[in-house]
Amino acid sequence: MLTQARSGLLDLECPLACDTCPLARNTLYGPVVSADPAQITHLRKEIRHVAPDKTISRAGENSQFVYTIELGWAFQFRMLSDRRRQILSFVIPGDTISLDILLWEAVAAPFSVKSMTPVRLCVFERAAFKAILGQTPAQTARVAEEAAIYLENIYRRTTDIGRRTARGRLAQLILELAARLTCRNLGSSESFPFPLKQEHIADALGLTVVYVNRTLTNLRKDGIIEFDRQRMSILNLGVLQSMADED
Amino acid sequence: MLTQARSGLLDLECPLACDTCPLARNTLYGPVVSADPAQITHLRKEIRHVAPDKTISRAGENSQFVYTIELGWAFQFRMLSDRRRQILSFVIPGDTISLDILLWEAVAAPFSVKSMTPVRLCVFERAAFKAILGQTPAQTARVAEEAAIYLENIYRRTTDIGRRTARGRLAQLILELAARLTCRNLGSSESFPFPLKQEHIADALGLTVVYVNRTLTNLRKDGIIEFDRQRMSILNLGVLQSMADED
DNA sequence: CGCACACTTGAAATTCGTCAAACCGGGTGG
DNA sequence: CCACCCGGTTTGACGAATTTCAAGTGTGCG
Repeated sequence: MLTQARSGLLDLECPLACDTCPLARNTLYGPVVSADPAQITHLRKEIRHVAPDKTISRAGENSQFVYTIELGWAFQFRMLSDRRRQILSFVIPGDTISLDILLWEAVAAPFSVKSMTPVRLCVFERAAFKAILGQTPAQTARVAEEAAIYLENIYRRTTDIGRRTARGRLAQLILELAARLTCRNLGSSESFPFPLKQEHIADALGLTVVYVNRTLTNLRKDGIIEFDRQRMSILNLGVLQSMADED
Repeated sequence: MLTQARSGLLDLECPLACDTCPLARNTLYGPVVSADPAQITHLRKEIRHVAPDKTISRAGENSQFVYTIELGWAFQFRMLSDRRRQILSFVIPGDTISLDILLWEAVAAPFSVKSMTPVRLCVFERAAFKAILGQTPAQTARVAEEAAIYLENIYRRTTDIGRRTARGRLAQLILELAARLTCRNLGSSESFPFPLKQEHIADALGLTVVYVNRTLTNLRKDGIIEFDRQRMSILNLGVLQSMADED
């Protein structure tokens, strides 16, 4: 299933039409897809394949394109001069990279974006993309809703890093991903795909890999979660939630 | 100069017209003010006075109003269940509360806003406010620019909290405020108003008051800065900048 | 088979937090 | 005018969370 994406840039299969894409109705432009799938499919310039750990866009640059992730995971991040890294958010299938893009007109991007897994991107020109987002009241509302979720997640993460212990941050992250993936029909709060290396978790939560490992190991030993590089399972949702709230 | 604002809610002076307001051209709607000051003045519903340490808007609520700060400082924040607090950004004269408001249509606010000093707010109805922001290309560009600055500051702060030491965070905060106040003609990189309590600094940077105090005291002893509750002075900008970059 | 790369574990070092007390300037009431 | 409060700042001693350094373990892949 994932294997053809792994083949890199040479995948020549017939482009997926938005009306057969199981994700399309959950994207930023879902209402337009529902009303007129062909419109989006036609607007899409191309489908781009990206290998794991490749840069999709770079801080300081000003791309004329907007991307929707159709398959795979990516992340937004900033680097400090001495290679320290802060991951600002994870990008999952159905997400648009990124909401702020709507605002950047001729503005330098405040972060870079990199793939974590093999990724398939639907590419749009920004001006055309923005044009469809205001087409109907439903579409406008959808943009507002999506933007609000994105910002709330950013603010919550900031608050977590500033004011919560390692356990609390981990719990919040796991619950955030469970919720977002559930919305996209890509998982449930019992179990969902989890391609993050512990290094990604560390860089997202403002911790070190070593400490992430210890904390994660504790959660596993306590029977709260179960995981590997493919999948995260929540064994005791109640405890995880109260940990997210209190720690 | 500041004394009439200190009088609290009873200030009955004639409402300031936008074309005589020294800040108006530096606001989000600066281009419209430049083209037609009367339009904004007329649109403004009222000028509201807020005493220090009062709630301006509350997380989870969905106000129909948008505010521009005409005088005084405020801050955006989130609270955890056990009274821990994270300040997400400081709001200075000329700022609009808040950019995200443009997106919240019927969405719950992701943070609360509180005054730090006596504050004077220009109050607008959201729908009318949004309408003027798209009037001209220059106005649209201004919104994009302002939003980009806001978001960049949010992302930088998150990165600071996650990946920088206390000294680095402090240096970044001081430089951010110096830059923003300079843009509004409210200060310079040598000296600017600084009404923050050390508790605000701590809650913004993810530190404790005690540790903020120690770090601040070090910077003062090293001759890098000088401050009290009214004013911050940068004595050695070069060192402060390299500290912001490296720590 | 063996090299990479990720994950794991241990012990020591640091940064930062907690608790507690002292200080300090400004306002208020006697 | 002075004593007393009060909120905010400052300092000290101690403790906890997290980092750093260093060395293993495991595993997929060439």
